[in-house]
Amino acid sequence: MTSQRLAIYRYLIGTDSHPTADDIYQALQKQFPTMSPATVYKTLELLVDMGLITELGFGDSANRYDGNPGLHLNLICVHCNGIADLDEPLLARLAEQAAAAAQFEIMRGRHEFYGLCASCRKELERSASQSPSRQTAG
Amino acid sequence: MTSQRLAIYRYLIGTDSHPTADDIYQALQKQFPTMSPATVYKTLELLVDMGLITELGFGDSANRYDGNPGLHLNLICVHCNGIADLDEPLLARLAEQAAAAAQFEIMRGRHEFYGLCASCRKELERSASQSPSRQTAG
DNA sequence: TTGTATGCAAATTGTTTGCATACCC
DNA sequence: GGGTATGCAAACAATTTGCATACAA
Repeated sequence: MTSQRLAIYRYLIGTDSHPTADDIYQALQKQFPTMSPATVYKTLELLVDMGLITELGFGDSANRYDGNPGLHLNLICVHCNGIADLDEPLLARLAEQAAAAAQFEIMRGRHEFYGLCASCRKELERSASQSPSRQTAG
Repeated sequence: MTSQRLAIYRYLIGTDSHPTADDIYQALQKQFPTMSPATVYKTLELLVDMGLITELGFGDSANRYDGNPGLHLNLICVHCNGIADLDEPLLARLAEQAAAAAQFEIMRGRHEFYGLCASCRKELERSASQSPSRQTAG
């Protein structure tokens, strides 16, 4: 266990921003100016394998990482790209039922809803009322 | 709407194998020998945007696509990499609760459990009993 | 001292882009 | 006939790899 690994892990559990590997790399530049991206990637893989963190993969961009390894929902805003965690008791029951129904042995899960967060929703409503693009024009 | 697009869409809704873009490209080689990977990617993006298919993104390998656009679980076997769909009524309730709890407007979701499918589980149990790696060796 | 994590840079892979031609409507 | 999807190949970006050195135990 090295100080780089510890720092990466600490950074992840200390933030709720769900950073990308590069975000982490950037953030730790001050602390470890010589640290390479490869180290970040290797460490993240290690932590995922150990079950200490969760990987949130997106097809079209960089992976993001979640310091919370437990079963929870991720609410991902398609407008601001923010990710909020939400603990939802129903998830545990969902896991039970799925395991029973399919004889599946669950090791971990990933649960994401994509949509609009509260603040983006408000923002969009506001701008929509300011410029009503195509009301049945007169 | 072109025949390539139709073929890609048809292939996706006609299979439960959750193929990668390249799988689709390979599978349609006989039908469209001149089709390029770019066409597959462009079409998949289009279909995702239209809400007709779902993208299952993985950080460490190629994205896979799901012809089933509805709310359902994906049970992903970490041993054979198989993906099974599972309709689970609880998911709808989960979505409602999450939306209410976080004032979040859900557009779509992605729900994955990682673990061992039934057949891999049996297979592993069998091989484990054949070579009991480290029983209290007495 | 011994094993292993680091850091570097190049390689790999999945995916996207720009543009001319062919095709659908 | 007009617009647009296709196909090609090059560009791109995220991630992984190999290997010598530095570090932790």
